[in-house]
Amino acid sequence: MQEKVVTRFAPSPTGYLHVGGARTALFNWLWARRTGGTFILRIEDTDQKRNTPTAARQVMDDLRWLGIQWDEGPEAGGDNGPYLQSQRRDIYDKYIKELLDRRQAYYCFETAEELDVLRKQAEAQKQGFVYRRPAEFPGTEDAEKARAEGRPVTVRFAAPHEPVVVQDLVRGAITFAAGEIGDFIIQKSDGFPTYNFACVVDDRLMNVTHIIRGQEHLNNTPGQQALWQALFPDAPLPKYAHMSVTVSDTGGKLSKRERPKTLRTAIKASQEIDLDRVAEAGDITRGELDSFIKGKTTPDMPIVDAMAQYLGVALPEINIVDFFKSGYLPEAMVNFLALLGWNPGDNREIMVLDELIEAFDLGRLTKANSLFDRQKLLAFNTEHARLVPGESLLRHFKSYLEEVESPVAVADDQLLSRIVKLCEGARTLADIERKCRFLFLDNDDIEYDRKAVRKVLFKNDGLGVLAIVRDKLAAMNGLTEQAIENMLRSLAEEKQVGLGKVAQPLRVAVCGTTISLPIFDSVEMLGKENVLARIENTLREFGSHINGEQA
RNA sequence: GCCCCCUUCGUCUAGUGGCCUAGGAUAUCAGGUUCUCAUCCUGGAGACAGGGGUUCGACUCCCCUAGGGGGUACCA
Repeated sequence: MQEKVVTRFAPSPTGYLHVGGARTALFNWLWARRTGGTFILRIEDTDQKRNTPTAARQVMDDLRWLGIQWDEGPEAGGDNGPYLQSQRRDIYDKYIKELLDRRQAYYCFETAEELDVLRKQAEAQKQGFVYRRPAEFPGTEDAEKARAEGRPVTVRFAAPHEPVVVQDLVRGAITFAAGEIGDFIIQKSDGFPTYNFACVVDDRLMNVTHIIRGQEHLNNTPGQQALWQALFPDAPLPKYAHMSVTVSDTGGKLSKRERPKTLRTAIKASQEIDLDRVAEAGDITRGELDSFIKGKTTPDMPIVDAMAQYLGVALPEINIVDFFKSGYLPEAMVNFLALLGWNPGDNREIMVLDELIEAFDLGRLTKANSLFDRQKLLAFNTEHARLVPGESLLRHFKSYLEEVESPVAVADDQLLSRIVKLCEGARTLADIERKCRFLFLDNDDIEYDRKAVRKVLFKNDGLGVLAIVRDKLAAMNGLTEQAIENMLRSLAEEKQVGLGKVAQPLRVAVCGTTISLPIFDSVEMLGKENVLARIENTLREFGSHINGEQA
């Protein structure tokens, strides 16, 4: 009988979930769903220095936003827990001891600096560095003694001296020559296991059948495979699938460092900014900011975000939550991510979750790295915004409004639903928000876009037209969308101009910009009183400038 | 330096030796629809990294070169 498929996503909780991690999670999840198997979330928090307390929580939120549910893991439970590696220390210790007893592992006491010297020597001789195994393995007493002397004590795996062949589902058989796998460390001097050890133990104990991960792990695989065989000689090896890597369209590897980098460049590029205010916006000291600008340190993401927002600098989206904040739909993200390094084999591209699950196949992963193309993501988002059911779009829009703290968030469902319908064809939720925001501002808070004012109000007698429109609106008693359209169209006809010539001045008067919902609906929703007040404000604000501008 | 992986339009990709006059999507360009922003419609241009083999025949198989990526940690 075919064994049940078990896959896992094993992030280290060092920050937000980024697109690369999300894609790995997605592929593992899709394969589990496709085969009716189990998808596990395991948190690899074995590095005391790098873990941040909120990261695991954030990663889980982001996975949920994408619609990726784990069957076993934190908050979901399961028979093979705990799912935090920091809580599995006794398990790892037991296997380390086993290996030590069987002389398949041994203690060593070099400091990091000493190892560094050895590495440099190897490179100078144009050799790859391999740790030289001692003829005699130190005993437990030696370890105790070294510890007492203050030397670091680590444990290394005595890797077999033979070629290792990794069977990869994407790349076929990959041979590593004998001696290529060094005796890597499996237990650090702080007593925690290393990644290469913990993941092997856990994959076995959690019955993982398929390891789907980025190709940056390909070189770890022979070591892990050898370790598996030493630890669990009777268990069949898991199947490996090493996916291509996703690289950035802004050049180089797609990395979370891109955001701080973009911010730093922006700060350096602009001369006249008040650095003290910038530091204040990020709630850091001036010294910390200077250190960041010099490239010495990198503040946490929320600080970077806050400073970027203060400066009005758009940072490239890297983390899943960035895309949420930019108004992308999870349906589009998942669809787009799935197509980075995989395709269904026919010409389909726009697919919903069920279609992805039905079509997904590990045999169709592509080998070459792919570039993360935001333009294409945008096209996917536009497509999905049209495709998702109305209620879903409304739900997405509401959580987006909350996330970005938009003034639009106060609107009720009925109003929002009408707005969303009027925005068919919008590319992102941010576009929808931008088009309807003016409805939720006070009449006196409208900010006028300078270009719009110049182009629409100061040219073609825009202000004059606006005054006529005001009078016509004032004379109407029912301000329905239809009545407004009729009025504007007949005015345009009367004046022998296009509808735009009469509609645009009105739009700028009520919105401050040339971008909004359809103008007829806008006026109806705002109501006569507000519209007239805004027109008056506009005429008052710009009426006196008219001669100066035309001169 | 050493090890591993990869290479089709700008980008994501289809292609498993003859179906390829290399298909789709996106981006781009031209035109059209439209009250703004978008959307939408029609059409165009655009790729097998280079060199050797193997074969009647190579985008497809092999070798070399070049280029790209990854690893080389008491990170994962």
